[in-house]
Amino acid sequence: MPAVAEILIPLALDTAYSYAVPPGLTLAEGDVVQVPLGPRETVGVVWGLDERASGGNLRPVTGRIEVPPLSEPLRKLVDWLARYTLAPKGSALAMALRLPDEGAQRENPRIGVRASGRPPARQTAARGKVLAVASDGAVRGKSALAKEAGVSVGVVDGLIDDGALETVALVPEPVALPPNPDHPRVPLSDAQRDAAHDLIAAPSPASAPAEAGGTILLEGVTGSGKTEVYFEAVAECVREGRQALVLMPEIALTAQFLDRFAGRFGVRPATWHSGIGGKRRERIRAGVASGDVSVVVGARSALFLPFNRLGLIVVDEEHESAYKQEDGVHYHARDMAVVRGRLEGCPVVLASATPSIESRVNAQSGRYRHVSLPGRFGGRPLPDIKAIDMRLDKPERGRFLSPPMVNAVKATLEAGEQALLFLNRRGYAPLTLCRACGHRYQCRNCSTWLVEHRFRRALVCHQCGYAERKPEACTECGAFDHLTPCGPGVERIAEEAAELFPDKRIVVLSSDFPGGAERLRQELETVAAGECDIVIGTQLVAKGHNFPHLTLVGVLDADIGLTTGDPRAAERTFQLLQQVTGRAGRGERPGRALVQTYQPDHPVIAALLSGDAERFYEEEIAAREAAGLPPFGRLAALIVSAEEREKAEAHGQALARAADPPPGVMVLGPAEAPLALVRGRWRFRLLVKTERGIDVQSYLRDWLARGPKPRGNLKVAIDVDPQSFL
DNA sequence: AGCACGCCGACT
DNA sequence: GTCGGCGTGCTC
Repeated sequence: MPAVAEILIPLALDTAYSYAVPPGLTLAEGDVVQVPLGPRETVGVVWGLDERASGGNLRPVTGRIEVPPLSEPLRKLVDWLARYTLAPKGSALAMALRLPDEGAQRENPRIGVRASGRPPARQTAARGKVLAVASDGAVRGKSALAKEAGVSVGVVDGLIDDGALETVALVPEPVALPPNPDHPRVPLSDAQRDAAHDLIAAPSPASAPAEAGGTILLEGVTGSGKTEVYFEAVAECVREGRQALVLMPEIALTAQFLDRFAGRFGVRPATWHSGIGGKRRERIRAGVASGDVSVVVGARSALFLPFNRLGLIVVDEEHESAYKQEDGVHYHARDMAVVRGRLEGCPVVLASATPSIESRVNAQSGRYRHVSLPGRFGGRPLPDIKAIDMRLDKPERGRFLSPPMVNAVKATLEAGEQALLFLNRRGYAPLTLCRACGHRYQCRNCSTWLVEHRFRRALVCHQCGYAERKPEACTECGAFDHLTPCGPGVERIAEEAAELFPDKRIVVLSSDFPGGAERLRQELETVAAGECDIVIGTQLVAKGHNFPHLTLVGVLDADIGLTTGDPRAAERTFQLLQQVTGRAGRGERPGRALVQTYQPDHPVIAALLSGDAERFYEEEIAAREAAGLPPFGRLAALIVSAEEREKAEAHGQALARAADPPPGVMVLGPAEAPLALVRGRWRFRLLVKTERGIDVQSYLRDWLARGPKPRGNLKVAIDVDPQSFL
């Protein structure tokens, strides 16, 4: 009488399937197994076992797969995530499994070569050099040997074909060497030491009151040395023989950061991100599961790695929206980190110079502990921030840099320093208008204006990616020479800067950077090295990379983003401007920032200018309270197909009518009309205000079940503080 | 995820 | 008349 195993399969299935456990096979919960599913075999994970039940009429489990089993906390995380995001359990499991794509992209098959002892059939000068180097019989990498001999790899290949060199499979280099927590380092400042002590003294989960939890908000301005502080917590964790995970937004996962890690721990850490594939992926997973890898630095998917003795999770730049996964299973990695920390019984450190409102609220209410780093490391002054009131200091017609801004750039360049002009607008001009007939170029799918990209000679929709060639004459009235670009984008600012400073080196940094991500990364390095005078950049320059030669940051339109109607508009703008102005003066020389604005009295701008972040948070939290908006708690629903706008709107309204919230839940939407087409689906947003203890998920399930269901295409993304449901 | 079934448009 | 588009449903 075989036992029954409940097997969860990593497909869009919400329930585990029952299989018989064949005699002779011993299974434990968490084991990875192969099972028959319909006509084929699939992997699955043992989610439950019933030793006494009879699986007589069930199909049997095929066998166990030799990969590390999923620990209980990780299985609980999968269950939790599925329930929380309304995703099928199997889809949540898929994120924790992600087995290596069989044979897809192999790790660069490292082969070494050594002298075989046989003389080459033909001898040349280049071949002689190679054989002289190889004559010691040692095994070298192909390119290493070629380099050492001062010839090209072709010569080495030729000698392999000839038989004078033989190839040997090299043992792959380990995914990461063990970090040394006691590697010699620059001593911490007093403030840093105090903060580090605070982190390490995090109450152990057993002794912590359930309410306080083990989550700590580590706040400190750009340059205050947060990284060094949480490195101490990582070091302490490693000393105790436990593992640490450092999560970063993918864009911040730079060589610069890994070098800083190496400076503290002697070696670079194991890294995990979407670009790591094939065999390397599996080796890291195995190393993490066995405990050989003690520290992982990774993007959000690293959250689902099979750590077996996790002792710490750090979420760096916790306010970053890149932590939100918006396709497949929708989740917020910062929140899931908090959940995993709770399930693993380990502390979670959320680090940011500009925390999200929800983390601030959680710190204020005592749910998170709050550790602050006052000022910058080494007593360096924060940049002096001044406004340029654009109503008084107007640029010339058709120009966008006001006279004080031009003077400041000039002075900075004369001092041999670097200046950054920040404008969060890609392309050349955000709107194209025909001055003959008044026609404005608009996206045919969305309601947005098409942005001119002069480099590409195209008009592009920044919502859906639609692009058309920029016409020679107006497509409406046929007039030549009347199409006028309105407003600035970074390309246009670069044009203006080039006219003002013709002999200076100017670089435009945006996600449109020609040559792709790798070239962009290189360009960031050269800017950091000071090989450029004026940087013109979008929000991309506000994140990750440090530019030590930068002493002036000029914000060209601080008001962009304040009027978008997004409930997080103020928060986002403040964070962005605070980060970008904080880039100034992080090297030897002090920095300053100039902010062009039409609204110097706007709360966000005023708080930025006063350097008083506290004031911003107080005002913003109060403003949301007054508007009946939650400090956090947003739900998003993705609905319906392309040409069916009317149907989609009808669905939206039907959903709104179906709303009948229980006490403690307030539905504030569908707040917006369909926003955009995202790969053939309309994107809606719903706002839901909750009180603690209300289970929004169950409520939403009911709500959606009662309403007319949009033909199976509904997806709900949830971005609510998970602590409410723990 | 795959795979089958089924219902409407455009073709040798 | 069929070929084939993908929308829907099912897999223990």
